[in-house]
Amino acid sequence: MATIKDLAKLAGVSVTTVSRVLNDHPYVSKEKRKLVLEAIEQTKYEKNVNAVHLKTGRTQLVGVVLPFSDHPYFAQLLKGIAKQAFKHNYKLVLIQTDYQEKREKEALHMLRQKQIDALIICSRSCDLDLITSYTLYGPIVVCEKVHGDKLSSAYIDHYQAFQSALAYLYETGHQKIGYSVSRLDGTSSKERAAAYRDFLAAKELPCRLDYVFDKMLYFEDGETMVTQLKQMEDPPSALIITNDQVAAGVMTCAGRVGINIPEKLAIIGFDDHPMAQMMGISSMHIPLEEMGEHLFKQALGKESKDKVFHATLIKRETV
Amino acid sequence: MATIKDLAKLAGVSVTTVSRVLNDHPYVSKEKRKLVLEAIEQTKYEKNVNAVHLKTGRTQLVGVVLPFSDHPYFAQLLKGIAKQAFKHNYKLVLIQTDYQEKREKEALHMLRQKQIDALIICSRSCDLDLITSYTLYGPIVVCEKVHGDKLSSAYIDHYQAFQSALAYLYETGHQKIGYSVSRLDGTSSKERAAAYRDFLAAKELPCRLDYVFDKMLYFEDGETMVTQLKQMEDPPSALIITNDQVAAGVMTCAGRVGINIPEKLAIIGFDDHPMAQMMGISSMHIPLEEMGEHLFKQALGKESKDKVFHATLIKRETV
DNA sequence: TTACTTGCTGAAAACGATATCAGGTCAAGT
DNA sequence: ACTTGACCTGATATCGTTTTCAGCAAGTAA
Repeated sequence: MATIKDLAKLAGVSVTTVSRVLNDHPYVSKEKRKLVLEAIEQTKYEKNVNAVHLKTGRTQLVGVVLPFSDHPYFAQLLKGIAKQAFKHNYKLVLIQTDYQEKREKEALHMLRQKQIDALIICSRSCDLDLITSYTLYGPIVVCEKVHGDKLSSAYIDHYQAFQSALAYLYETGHQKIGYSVSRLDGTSSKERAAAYRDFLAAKELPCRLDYVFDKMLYFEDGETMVTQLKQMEDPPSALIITNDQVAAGVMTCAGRVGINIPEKLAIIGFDDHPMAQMMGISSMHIPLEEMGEHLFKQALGKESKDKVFHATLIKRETV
Repeated sequence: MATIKDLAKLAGVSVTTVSRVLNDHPYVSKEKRKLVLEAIEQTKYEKNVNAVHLKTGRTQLVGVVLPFSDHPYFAQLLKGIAKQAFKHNYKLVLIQTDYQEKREKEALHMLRQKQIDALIICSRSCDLDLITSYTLYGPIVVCEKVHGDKLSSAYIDHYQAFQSALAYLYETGHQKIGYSVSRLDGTSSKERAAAYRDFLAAKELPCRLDYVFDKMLYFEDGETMVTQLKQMEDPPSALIITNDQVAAGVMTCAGRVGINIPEKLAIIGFDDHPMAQMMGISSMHIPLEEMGEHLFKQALGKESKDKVFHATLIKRETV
């Protein structure tokens, strides 16, 4: 494979000149530029980017940490990220963690090793301080509220989102409201829990721990949830559900066991996925793709350090 | 940031020795190894992998080309690929193409530039010959039957899969069978079309072009399909559907417009996604994750050049 | 005239690792 | 005593670029 040296020899110029042609530097005479271009053509020369990476210290690669890529939530986020990455001529390195800390650390390590120029962490299980300590090696963006100015962040105000969903259900007459999350110890779940607690306190409603459903993430989890609901003596009359997939699952199963929606059970999903639209599921719209785009721009340092996105309630037929 | 030279100076040894320690070469005395390790500890040294890449000519990176990462089919495939990648200490570079040739070419280009060690193409729109020509620069694996020995491939026998679905429907009394695909000019669609044509010919059934539905890929496309069915004077009595998502969409909408499944319309999905299981949709099981794992192993040259996977019919309640 | 810019050129020094090679010691085998 | 081979060491070349720097010619300003 031809190198820049071969080109130089072939064109009868120095490697510097070749490099200049390759990088569109202005100070090259027309004649020499032509010679070099011909040599490139002739040898079918291609840059060895690894040499460039070494020399420049950048790789045009951004790491994206996410627990699973097979979930619509992250897939949509990824779509936004990918869109901007493409626009800025960056490539993405996917780091699927399954929430294993070990793998998240691997991603941080890649940043330190200069294999990636920046890191976007869509959801974490690692300690935030640990992550922050790696900002020394490159920009890191996370999807949650952070204190301090080392990390950038773009995130949904889950507290606010949950509050408005709760308020809406309360307005429509519901007092026995439950909710589900994908993992109780996740950052967004904690915010949701806080909103829930504050809401109950404000309305002087009792706190029912059995109204909180954990590990609800996929469409098929909706079935589990319906089964559990069916077994309850005093089930909730309304549910704010992890996301639209689970909500769709609940909706699909509920009818089969005689739980009519919304009469017997009102539901609100999250994300406002096309699926929710089609099935008429009320949902909290989240600008996921937009958020993804923002995340990438932040990774490149082209955007403010901190950005909050707000969810908006889309009323359909399930409340 | 410390380099191998700094370590050498600090430990009072040569860079060669440091390199040997770093790479677990046996010929290093206990004392020197200890000195080097201490220096590493002290300086918090971290390898610059870009230098390694340049020197070794490999990057431990494999490119994965797929049209969309937000579809369960590809997400599952990706999961298998990621599993093996992790096992072999490789990272994946995601190249989302949206079926734009331009982007596929970019992926090929990365291989040529040595930014990735191998390329896995899950679905393409580029010309196969063009792709083949890039095998000169590294292993390429595709998901379809190929002739020649340049490319590796792992794929589903869609012809056989479609045949068995058709046979099953025919056995259960259906003569008016239609089907849907995601894009008519895709490789797998052509195989399906061939199976369909051959089946109709064998059974001496008429060919109905309006029984073929294009651009059906997502859950919400099921709604479009039901709308179209509803408008037909002589609709099919059975459908073999692109995948389980679309099938679920059809199932969800069909009831609303009075199309009972399976009485008025029998359906068979593809992929045997958990969703199909939950909703009781008959489906062609495809070992997607396994196939993904195989793809990766092929990319590393650790597996045969050619591997066919077979789909198996899972009978549930929609036929 | 001097001095200073602008345009162009190439030699050589990086970047930070690994690989090659030559040379050393020391014990075992003949 | 002499070879052989295992073990250990480090100088130096190398991977393929970009960057720095020095230099030259020609034009312009003072």
